[in-house]
Amino acid sequence: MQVISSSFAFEHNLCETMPCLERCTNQKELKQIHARMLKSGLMQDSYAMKKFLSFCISSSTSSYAQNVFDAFDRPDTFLWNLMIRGFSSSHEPERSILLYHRMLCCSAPHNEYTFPFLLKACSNLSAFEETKQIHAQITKFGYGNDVYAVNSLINSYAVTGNFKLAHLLFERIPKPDAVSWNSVIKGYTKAGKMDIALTLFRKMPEKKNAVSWTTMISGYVQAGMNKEALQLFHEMQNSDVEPDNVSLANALSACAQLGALEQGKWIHSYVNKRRIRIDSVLCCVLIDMYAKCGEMEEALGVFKNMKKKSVQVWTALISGYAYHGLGREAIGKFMEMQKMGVKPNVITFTAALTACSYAGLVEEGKSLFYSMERDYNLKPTIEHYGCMVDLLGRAGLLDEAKCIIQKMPLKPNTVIWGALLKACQIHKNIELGEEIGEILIKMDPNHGGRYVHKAKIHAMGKKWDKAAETRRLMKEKGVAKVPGCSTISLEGTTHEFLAGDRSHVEIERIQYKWRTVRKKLEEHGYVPELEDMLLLVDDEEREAIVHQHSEKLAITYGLIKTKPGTTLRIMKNLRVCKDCHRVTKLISKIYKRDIIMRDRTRFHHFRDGKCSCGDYW
DNA sequence: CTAGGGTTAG
Repeated sequence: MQVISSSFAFEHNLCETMPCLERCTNQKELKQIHARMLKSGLMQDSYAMKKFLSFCISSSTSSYAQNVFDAFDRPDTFLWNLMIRGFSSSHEPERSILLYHRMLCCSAPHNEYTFPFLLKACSNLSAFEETKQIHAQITKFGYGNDVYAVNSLINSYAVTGNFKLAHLLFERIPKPDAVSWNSVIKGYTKAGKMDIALTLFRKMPEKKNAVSWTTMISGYVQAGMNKEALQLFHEMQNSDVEPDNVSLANALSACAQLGALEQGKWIHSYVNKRRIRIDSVLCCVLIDMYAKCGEMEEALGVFKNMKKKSVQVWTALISGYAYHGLGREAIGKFMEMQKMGVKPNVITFTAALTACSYAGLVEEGKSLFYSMERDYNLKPTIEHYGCMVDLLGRAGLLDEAKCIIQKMPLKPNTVIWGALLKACQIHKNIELGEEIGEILIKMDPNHGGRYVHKAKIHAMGKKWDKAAETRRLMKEKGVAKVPGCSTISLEGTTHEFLAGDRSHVEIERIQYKWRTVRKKLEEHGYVPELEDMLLLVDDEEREAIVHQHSEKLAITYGLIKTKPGTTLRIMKNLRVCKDCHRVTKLISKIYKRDIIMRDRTRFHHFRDGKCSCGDYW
């Protein structure tokens, strides 16, 4: 091999080759660049080598990187570290650990950089045993006082769920820095111990940085404490730390969960005003926030403005269409994404299948499901089987749904059985439903909803004794049903209503208004639909309860508080019952209101007496 | 060199 000695030629080659690497999109091009580098002697240059290897690893051609590296005679510590770092955040972090093992075998020297990279791999693998072993190595080789090594250890223990070990190490640091604090806090948030995390966060003597704030905010989001997350985000804005794209993405997740459109919009405009770069993650959460707040048009706008759309961005939009029952649009985007050369992943399939299921597109769903393994080499997961059972079950194809469960290579979970049970309820298959109800209670004895569903299916079959027995069992176990709760946002404030709750300050006015509304409904032929209220024997009692359902209170309040024609936005924690669905359709017609209701799983857009779900939910 | 981030079935 001819080595070019002139430094000019060398620089020249470097400048020519590197941009090619940046643009390189496939293995063939990569090989060409490799060949060129070999020929021009660039492989001797540590900068070029580093660039080349990093690229190979990051573009999931890591086996190629491994081969190139293996061809090296005596890699120096820098190169070993580079490889360990590269693999630590690849899709195969275990390769970092294997490399370190090889290092030990050939007694290649490590340095203080080696262990933080190695521990990054452990964190990404959530590997506790390996973390402990590396901990021993760190102590043995005398890096026990290196703040980088110790901080990495704290972090690895934190993400593997060992907050006690993380805290122990933290307390032994003479002068913990912000990274030490943030890592130990992470340990508590990861374990769901938000109170301890907050105490530590408040005690931080170091200046809190954006990571500190975001660690807490994301901890709250993961714990489902979205209100607390937004409260802290608010506090962050009053501090001297500017929120960056990661903090904003977390705050937006909280908005999405809460359906807090106004706050979400505010964050979006903040992003635009501050010219914060919308990367793939931020784009995903913006789409998700608008979709979960009922604004598909806005979601689509964000999507269209994004230049380089990752598979996750496409998936976020497809999921959005799914919640809104827009199956055709979802499939359209699924096709379009492939035309653009983006490959769907397993989550994309879950989203697309959900869309088919909610929209009743049975044939489309089936063909998507069968294409997964055949055309995309993706093995269906339990989620996909869940979608299929739901798709077939809803459509009344109970035998086919059962067949899927019998044939699938995975153990059915409560979601699978739950989907089939729901199908039994819709299509009144009492016998099968009772059987599944029993299975679900066995799998989930402390879940109140399981008893309610089983009692319901007994009642549907007029087996009152069995229904009463199930209810008695539920009482005995002391498991309660989650109470229905609806919220309506009016001018940025959220009003909450619980089923049968009389604590609202304007409850008298609401009750009065409801009586008028009800009269109007009756003039339009409304008769209370009590099918979902099978647990009570007395019709009057059933009626009284159904009329205090939280969504009715929220809508009534909305009618009082807004100008005619204003769209009402309601959110509910459970699925909407048949009677409420019917009533809402009628109200949308009689009062000429658009009503957008987000239920536990999906959206209902009511307009002029019809609902976007086509009564298929 | 170490710390914070995404889309998913009911």
